[in-house]
Amino acid sequence: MAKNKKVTSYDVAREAGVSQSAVSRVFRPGLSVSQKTRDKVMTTANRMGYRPNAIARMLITKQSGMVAVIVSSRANVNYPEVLSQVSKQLAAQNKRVLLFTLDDAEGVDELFEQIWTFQVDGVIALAAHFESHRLAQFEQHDIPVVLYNRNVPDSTANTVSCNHELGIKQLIIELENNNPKKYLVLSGPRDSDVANERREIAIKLLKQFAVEDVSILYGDYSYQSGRDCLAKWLQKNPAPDAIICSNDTMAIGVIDEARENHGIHIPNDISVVGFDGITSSAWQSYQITTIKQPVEQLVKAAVGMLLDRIENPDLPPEARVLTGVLIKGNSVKRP
Amino acid sequence: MAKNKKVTSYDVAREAGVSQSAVSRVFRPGLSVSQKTRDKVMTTANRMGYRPNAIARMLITKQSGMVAVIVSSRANVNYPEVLSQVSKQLAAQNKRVLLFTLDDAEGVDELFEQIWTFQVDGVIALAAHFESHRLAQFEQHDIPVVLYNRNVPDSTANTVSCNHELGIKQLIIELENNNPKKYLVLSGPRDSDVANERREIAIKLLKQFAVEDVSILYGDYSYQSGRDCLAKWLQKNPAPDAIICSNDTMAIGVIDEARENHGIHIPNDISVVGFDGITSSAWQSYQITTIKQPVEQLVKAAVGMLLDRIENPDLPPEARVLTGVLIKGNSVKRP
DNA sequence: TTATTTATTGCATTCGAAGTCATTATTACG
DNA sequence: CGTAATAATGACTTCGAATGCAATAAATAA
Repeated sequence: MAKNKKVTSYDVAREAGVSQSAVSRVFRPGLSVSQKTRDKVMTTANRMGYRPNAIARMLITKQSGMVAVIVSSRANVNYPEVLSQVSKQLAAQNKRVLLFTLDDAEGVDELFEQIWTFQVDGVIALAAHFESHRLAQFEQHDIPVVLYNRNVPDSTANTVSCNHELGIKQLIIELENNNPKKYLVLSGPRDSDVANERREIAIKLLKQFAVEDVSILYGDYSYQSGRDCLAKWLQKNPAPDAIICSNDTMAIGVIDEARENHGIHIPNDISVVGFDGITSSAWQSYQITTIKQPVEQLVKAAVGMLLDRIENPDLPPEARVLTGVLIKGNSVKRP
Repeated sequence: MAKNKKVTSYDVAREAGVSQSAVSRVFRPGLSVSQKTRDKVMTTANRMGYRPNAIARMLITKQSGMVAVIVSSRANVNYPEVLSQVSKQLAAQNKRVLLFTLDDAEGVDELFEQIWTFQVDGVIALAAHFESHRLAQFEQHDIPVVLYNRNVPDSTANTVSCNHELGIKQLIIELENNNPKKYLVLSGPRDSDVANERREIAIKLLKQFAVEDVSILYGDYSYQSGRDCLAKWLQKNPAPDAIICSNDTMAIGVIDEARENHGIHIPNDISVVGFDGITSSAWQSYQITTIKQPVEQLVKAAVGMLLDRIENPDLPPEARVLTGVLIKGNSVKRP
């Protein structure tokens, strides 16, 4: 079998006895071509196995049809769902996802180089932290960006996020039903913006609720860190009445540690709440009271926002905040 | 501030007083350029904010530097880890991931169109099922493909997979320690190749172990299906002694259902094993005995295989099978 | 039927970098 | 110092589709 070189529009044109322009026009929607040539071209194109070369098209139209999605390692557990939603919704608009994973701060320069190089039409950043000069760079390059799950105050960024304040308030109200005395706030890592936001909100709200005794612990969002933090705390301190965890995964760790190594009953001895509403938070063994992020709507908002700005680059920045859903599990003591 | 049009190699050339070729050469590694011009070009390029346009480069070099990663909705829970590994390892070889998500059988045609169109250098399919004529298409287009986590017998595909037979054998040996009489095999969905493979292997091996009493149930890999299958079974049948689940998620569902709604103690009353070694399988509340897939090595193998074939398209097909690790949890009764 | 409008078509150019090839600048060496 | 060998450089072409514009064909009006 002969090595099959790629079939170009010229090849099809020659075979079909038309010009290259004609072929091009057939494959672009909404252009003026007679039915006759259209059929002729389509037939030969199919016979020859011709597909337009997207690369060449990108070059001339200056639209890559690709959106860079940056996923940081900080991204929380429901990111596969987010990612798959993003991909699906962009595909519906005929855009593709060019995936970039970001390990640590290092490699960011490299990453940005790649992004300029690939001429993406837009960027969606999942839980990635960028300094403001990074955002400015996007602006300079005329590439619209949407930050998913981040709420940057006094910033001109486009963001989509869950209403943390409202969510955490709802959780605290649940907890307050039992009138707990001693609170523990289990924060995510200090270098995560979301973690910091959630922690500070919790602290602020607890103050508003006139709670006196609040201690802060720092985990790294992982199951093990949930366990470790609680274990370490209990070594030197009495058990708290309520624990506010910055995410569900740590809450699960806390619950397992409490039950297994300390004979503590959840929720009778300690009430625990999480955040995110990940799948496993609803599992029988945990049934965590948490705030479920409206992933689908968040993604819809993010994608919509991005596409709008690709269409019309002059739209002003916008911060869209969606409300999460309180899931009343079984990790908070009933009054 | 003036609208910044993109800076091209010509612009830099003009500014730096050299030819466009010179600029191009500076940005390609290993080409003959004097130190003087290199510096000159680099300086002006940086000053002007020039980045080579990858699209144009792709067009002329006929290498897109992109690898299509196809993720099917069937992909199991550890796919985020897989995906992030793939992205990372490809990035190390200066390749990018173009992500495609595949919902159902429908949309496959569309998907393939896109793949030809984007001129990707190669394809990695995660847990996606393709009919053999699809694979032939890739061959025709000279695009190397690696199937991740699939083992296609009598096929000429490049595959990377975990040794299911060995793994399941190890699990059965664990279970057999207690000499169970009644086995339940909880299979994944019938339209999943992996599920079918795991189920058939389990059945075959149980026969080899001279187990007489084996029943098969069909779930869909989800937590809920694990619960539902067990519940339905127990409505009409006595509890089995051992349950072989085709993945960890269903095993978790089984355990929760057994404990919660039937007062069954795991592992004393029923031994349960899973497969995959997902993170949550190790959580205190479950501690499933399972086979942990060597994700990093699998990905390394897949990526390596793909890159080799991009380099040298004439390499013969290869099936690489890696061995999983038996995790002895606490879901199998100790003899 | 002819004049006019409108729908199709092809020619030629463009996008931006890379690579070929011939030319010129350097260096090495006798 | 002259000549051969080598390195560096620029002019020009290429990749493949899209598009402005002019030319042509078809459709409509007069």
